[in-house]
Amino acid sequence: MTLAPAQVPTTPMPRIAVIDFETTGISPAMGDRATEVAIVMLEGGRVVDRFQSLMNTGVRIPPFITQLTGITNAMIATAPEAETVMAEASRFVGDAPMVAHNAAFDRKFWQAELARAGLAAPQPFACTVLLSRRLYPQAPNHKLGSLVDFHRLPRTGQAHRALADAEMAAALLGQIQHDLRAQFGVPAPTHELLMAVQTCSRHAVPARIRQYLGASSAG
DNA sequence: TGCCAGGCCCTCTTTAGGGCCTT
Repeated sequence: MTLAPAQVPTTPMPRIAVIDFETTGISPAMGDRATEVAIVMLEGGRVVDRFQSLMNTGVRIPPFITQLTGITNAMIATAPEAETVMAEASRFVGDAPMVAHNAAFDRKFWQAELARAGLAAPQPFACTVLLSRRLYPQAPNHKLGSLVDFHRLPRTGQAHRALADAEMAAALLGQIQHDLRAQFGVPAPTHELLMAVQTCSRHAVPARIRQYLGASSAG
């Protein structure tokens, strides 16, 4: 896919893993499980690798979820076991910090599915919903598809499938990083900066970025 | 079968309520 805009940062940027889950529902605590996971690996705002797999947890998919995602019980019946997929996903991500659209949701499933596989989930999560609320208050809403349209980013694949949604979230992250460079003079918007921006109030964003840049240059 | 949870954010707020966002 093409990330817009294609501006080359002045300093090398570490990897960021953008993740999206499709699931049987919204709450792992209520018994919901992942049905598909996709991860887009970014380096310097560019896609350098992708991971995608359906996964079989043995939990049936409700009809309205199949209607939403197109993922059927027949599809996951022949998919690899969830523990196998999550182990591969964990190796793929490594120690890269992570980003998701409404990260609270994907973080819950990342942690729950890795825990079932006996694996740790130490990665910090930044959230493109929180970042968009702070940076784009003029957007009509902050759904992933609406923000993609708002920024005129490319749509690739079928919405509500993991890889297509991860690609769109990655494109949105690329837009956010571009705007942080263009509007706030951040030479290389790191995951640490994203976390700093998303945890301050909307009106405190410029001051928070100045504070971060000052601390970075002093350190 | 089912519309479940939970953190965030705005306002008709702060001793609260309700909408957003994810599947």
